[in-house]
Amino acid sequence: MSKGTYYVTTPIYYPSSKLHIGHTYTTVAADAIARYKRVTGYDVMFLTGTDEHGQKIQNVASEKGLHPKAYLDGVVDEIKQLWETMEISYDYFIRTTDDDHERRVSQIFEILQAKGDIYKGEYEGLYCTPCESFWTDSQLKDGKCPDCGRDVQSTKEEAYFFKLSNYQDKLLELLETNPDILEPKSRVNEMINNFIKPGLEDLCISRSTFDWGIPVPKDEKHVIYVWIDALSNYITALGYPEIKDGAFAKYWPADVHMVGKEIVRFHTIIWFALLMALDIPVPKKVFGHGWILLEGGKMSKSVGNIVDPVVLIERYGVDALKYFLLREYTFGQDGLFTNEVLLNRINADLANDLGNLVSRTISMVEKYREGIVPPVGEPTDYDADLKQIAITASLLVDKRLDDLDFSGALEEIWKVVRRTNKYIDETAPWVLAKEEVNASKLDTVLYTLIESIRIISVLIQPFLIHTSRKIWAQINLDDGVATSWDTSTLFGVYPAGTVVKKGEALFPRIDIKLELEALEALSNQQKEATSTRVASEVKQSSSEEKQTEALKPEISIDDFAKIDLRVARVIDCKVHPSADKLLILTLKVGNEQRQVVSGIAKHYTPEALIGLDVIVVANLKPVKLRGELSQGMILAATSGEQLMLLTADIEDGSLVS
RNA sequence: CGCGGAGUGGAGCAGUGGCAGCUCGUUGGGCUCAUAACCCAAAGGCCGUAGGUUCGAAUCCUGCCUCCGCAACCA
Repeated sequence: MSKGTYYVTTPIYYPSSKLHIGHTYTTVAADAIARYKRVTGYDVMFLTGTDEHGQKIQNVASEKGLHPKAYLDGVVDEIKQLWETMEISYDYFIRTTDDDHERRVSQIFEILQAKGDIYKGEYEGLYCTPCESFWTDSQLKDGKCPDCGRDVQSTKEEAYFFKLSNYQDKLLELLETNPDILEPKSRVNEMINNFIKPGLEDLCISRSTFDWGIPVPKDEKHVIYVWIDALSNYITALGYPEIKDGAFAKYWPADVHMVGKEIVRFHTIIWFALLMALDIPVPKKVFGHGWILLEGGKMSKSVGNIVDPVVLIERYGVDALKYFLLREYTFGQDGLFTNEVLLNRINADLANDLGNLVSRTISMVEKYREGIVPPVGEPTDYDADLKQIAITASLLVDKRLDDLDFSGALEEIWKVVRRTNKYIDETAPWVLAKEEVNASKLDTVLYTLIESIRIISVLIQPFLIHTSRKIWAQINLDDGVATSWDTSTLFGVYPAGTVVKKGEALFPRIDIKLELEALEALSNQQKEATSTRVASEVKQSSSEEKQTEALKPEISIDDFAKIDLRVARVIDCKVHPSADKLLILTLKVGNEQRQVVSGIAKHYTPEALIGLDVIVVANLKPVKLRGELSQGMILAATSGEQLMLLTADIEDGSLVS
């Protein structure tokens, strides 16, 4: 008696380094909705996996002296282990190196080719031969390869392109007529105004500079690049295009692709266009959730401020982490992560409200009724209100989850938790226990409490399955009839006469002060162990040593002699009319004047510069920066956010060596 | 005029037309079943700003200010 199907996906993660809490966030959310749909009677397909091709994987593996596949097998095991620890209930884990996937991707490529949506053209870019990498202008560092610092060459290579531009109008129409397809809504505007309306360019979908990928059919010196390889996992996992009448027919189109906001663009524009080209329906919804931010910046692999989910689980348990992630943040928006926020949330909601409620209730049943839950007796003045709130909660949860409002759903459940705590104070069972005449009322109170806890345990099972089971063990319920979702709207399901037994605290209360200190110590240890560079804007850390930048490759005196350094006097300076980081300086170098553009607007005002004698690289090839000519470069020392120009109190035009 | 997001009590946030709400924190009180937990009460906000629409605006419209992403950009 299924209500229908429900297909939910996470992105497939790129295992070039450890997963961080952001990946966990997406996956936990997807798991919650999958579990919820299952308990409410849907036939659910929940897909996650890994995106395993590409240059970077090849590099990381070879650094470790491993074949990519050998490296990947290890990392994927770790990821699966993490999901198992977190009780992530995925139905299928796809790897883009799976034979099935690789074969199906080739087939998809051929379908698109046959339809005329793929053509062979030339890809133009800046190429670094030793690194075998293409870079765009903006990726270059000082005009050199950002990885190795060597020269790059402008190179053309043969490549395959997807006619993305053909789908511009259809995409625009789709988003304008079905704004619900992408949430939060603000993203719809962003996609339309930022990307679609300015015009879509055809997409390069192959590479020939590395070979760790799926070969292009009948042209094996090219491999299929990430777009088709990775995005199509959502349908190859269902058998497409080989088996169209099986899982694919059953589950596609997906009900929701859960993605981080940074990849919304790929999932709406590129993915939708590919699906249109294949003549299959687009998913019903893409939800771009916000980021969990750390103080001072976004969470990313490159910044080095990864919060390790494994550590958090070890210390506080899986359910505490899951609860925190889902409850603390509004799903579509960014939120701030700090240890203190985490610990407060765990203590307040889990230890104090829920854990303590279960603990105090079972204690009373043991103390007053030898552990046997009595049948309902004489009513009290407070039963009706609690009952009403408890049995209607699931409706409110349903409503919130329809909008993927996890935080709101948990809040509805916690209203029941708090109401139940209040009921204890109202009825004061310890007073009733003193007078034998109140025995019947006390029975009612105890039963009502246990039954409310049962309902709560049923409601939290999509989110905190572990805690549900722990509660069921303590109130002695077999996972079955009295724990099904439907019974959350019924009061009186719990069988009277059952013996309950107090167990360990569900969530031990954390001493926040001590724990914060412990976490800080731990984080310092990790920093030292990995010798990551210290975040640049550390203010208070005179004691903390900063990591010095690594030295560049050695050069000869002849190399150095090629650089013509001169003292120059700043005789005029103004802000760049169309760039907020740039200043335009007019310099006097001996009897010559020249204009130099410099990216120091954040550190110096134009007035402060006029009259200074700075050092300029005088024989640097002139370029235009945002429309202004720059004939040289002035020298400055930087440390983190600090920047100071080098000056010399000597006549302009003087040679520096 | 590049695109987008945000500005709500001490902190973090919810709230898209109808008396301004939640959690934490603070202050006072209650209770002793419980994980020093729980319950009650109070203080604390001209909802960034100026105008407009409306019977009615935190919510819709316009201008402005501030902050943050993305893009651009640091020769």
